Amino acid sequence: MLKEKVTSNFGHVFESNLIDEIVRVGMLKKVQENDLLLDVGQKFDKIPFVLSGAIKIIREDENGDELSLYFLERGDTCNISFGSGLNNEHSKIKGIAERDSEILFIPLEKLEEWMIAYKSWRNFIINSYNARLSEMLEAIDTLAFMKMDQRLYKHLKDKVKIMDSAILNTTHEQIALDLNTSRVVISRLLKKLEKEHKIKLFRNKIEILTS
DNA sequence: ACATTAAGTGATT
DNA sequence: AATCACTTAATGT
Repeated sequence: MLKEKVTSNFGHVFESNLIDEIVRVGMLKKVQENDLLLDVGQKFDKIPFVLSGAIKIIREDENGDELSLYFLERGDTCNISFGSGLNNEHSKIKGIAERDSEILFIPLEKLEEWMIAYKSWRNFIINSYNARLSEMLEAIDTLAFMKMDQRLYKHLKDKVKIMDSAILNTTHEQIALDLNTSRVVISRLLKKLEKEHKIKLFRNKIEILTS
């Protein structure tokens, strides 16, 4: 059963020997929405692979100010973890389950082993770094070049994609946290979007209109 | 009925 | 775009 899940997510990238090994050493963990998976300052001895759901990756400073960077989706892995994991560093980011998810944890030692043993593994890691770097660039771009109203609308659309639903169950406060701004600002901008018929507002709920 | 939490809004910086 | 200060609305106990 675990094997099917791994195969359906990674079957096209890994040879079957490697899949067998992943299934053998991997620990499957089901997490619920809003579960904290990885906190700032934490050390890791295992690396997460997202089999289903989505994980929100957050940057957090000393004061606890937060900013959402990007999401990990099925088939993704957090390579910041093994970059710093291999160097025995502490985490500089925080990961929270954006929705109910299944995560497969792989012990860190295996990763090094597989780097040497499997070509498909090396490719996967490199591609993964590449994908994550692109997402970081995107995050920087929106941060640097977009005004708050655009950032907000983008954030909503991103969430719609991640949640696979046009209806988001969230609060203005939560969005403000994600974008590192104040609730009042979000409320105003959301109101503006509603007047432009881009969204509909409810309590604890936002519907994003397409068309 | 009362308290708490979410959301709306004018005025100011 | 942020903050203050307050109002209104929805929900929980």
